[in-house]
Amino acid sequence: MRGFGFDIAAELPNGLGRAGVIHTPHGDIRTPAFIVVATKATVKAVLPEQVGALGAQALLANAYHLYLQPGPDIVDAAGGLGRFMNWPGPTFTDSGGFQVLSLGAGFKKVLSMDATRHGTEEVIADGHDRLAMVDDDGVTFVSHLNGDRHRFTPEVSVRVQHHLGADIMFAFDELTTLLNTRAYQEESLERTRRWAERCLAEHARLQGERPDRPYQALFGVIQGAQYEDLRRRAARDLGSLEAEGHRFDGFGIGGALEKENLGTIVGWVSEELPRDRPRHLLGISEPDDFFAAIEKGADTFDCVNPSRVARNGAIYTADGRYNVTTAANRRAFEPLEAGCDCATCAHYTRAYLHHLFKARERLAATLATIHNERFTVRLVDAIRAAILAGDYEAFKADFLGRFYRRRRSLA
RNA sequence: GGCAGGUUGCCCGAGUGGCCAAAGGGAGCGGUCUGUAAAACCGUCGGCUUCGCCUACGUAGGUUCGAACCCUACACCUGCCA
Repeated sequence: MRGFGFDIAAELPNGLGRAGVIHTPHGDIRTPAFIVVATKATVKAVLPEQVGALGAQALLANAYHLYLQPGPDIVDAAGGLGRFMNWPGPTFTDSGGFQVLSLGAGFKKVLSMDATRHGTEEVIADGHDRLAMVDDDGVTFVSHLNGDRHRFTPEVSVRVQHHLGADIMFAFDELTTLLNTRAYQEESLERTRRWAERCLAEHARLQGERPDRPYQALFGVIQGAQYEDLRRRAARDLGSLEAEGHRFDGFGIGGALEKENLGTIVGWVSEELPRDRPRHLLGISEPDDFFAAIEKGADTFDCVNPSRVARNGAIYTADGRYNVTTAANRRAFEPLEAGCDCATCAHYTRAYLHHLFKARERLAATLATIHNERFTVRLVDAIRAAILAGDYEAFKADFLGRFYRRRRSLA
């Protein structure tokens, strides 16, 4: 069995951005890399074979969702997440930390990246009808599936993730919104730090209990919202944390990130974290965000955006994003994106996709998702290639200049 | 032939004297989506020279200060009876 490790192959002149390779028991991940999201052990609407064919190096599933359904024991008995879903490559699982927010304070609310512009009441939940409630020891969830009560603690999350058997798992953390008070951010950060310690300890214990199994890496998650001192403190704390001879194998960067200072925050964190361990930026995939984060030291990403947006008819291209559902595409007998090398663009037209979406045919989601995921994976691959080739800045200027230029020829 | 019911905006369908350019749904048109409660959600949806005006609720006429709503005739549709 191969173990876990990270090698840096090239660095940007700023000493933060880099290209490298993450080694896992199920194969290598060349970084920077976009990790395709498969929340419930499936990339919605797409076969794993197709996901592999579009160039995805690894998939990320969610511990909370798989815990509720089908249950960690089932996935374990199936031989782990990869075997269960027929994905031979590396896998990640998220801890369920995001659901503390999305089912809790962000319940039924617009959780915008630029939430500050939307006004408080839109984002802060009412409290009584939320599905998740945080306390210092953990989180009580009401299942969104059937109303059952469930309790997640750091130990439960790590245990669930050990059953799921992904190569890389994340510590259980609490997300905050940009609208929480500074005092709450500090309180939450401290809670997340203590949870990180408990995750590491439980991880060490379980690893010792089952030495026969392939090593599962555990990443600590850096919170701290938009505050420099909190972000740096969190990175230093988790970077140096040790429990029973174990330390974090890598780090997630999560939480409330305003688009405008996303790169800045990643930079603060990268400066404090050990250089020899990989950094995963959670939940990010817009083209400009990739550049901003990668040049500041982010190595991997995951995001629902390419697939979610695809299911609703939005298509990414080098010239920007457009909706295929628009009437202008009714007779557009051309690929979704000129020159795209994805399986969809090889055989299907905008007009056909337009028709499938209008007819509410499921194939629309499949074909659009294949394209958007390919677009996203290919972009990050190209960034890696540019770093390795030493022409990152030129590639960045080219790509962003074209992607964000307004183009009325876009249909 | 008789009796009863019906005819509303692109479609379905509420509305029975003023608060009705007319509920609701669908279609159409446009948009949103960043560790997935998403095959979701939002906006718009008669026309115009848009604080108002015009045209509209089968057709024609009437009652009324005022009609999609009441009356008369006609046309078409549906059910029951012969």
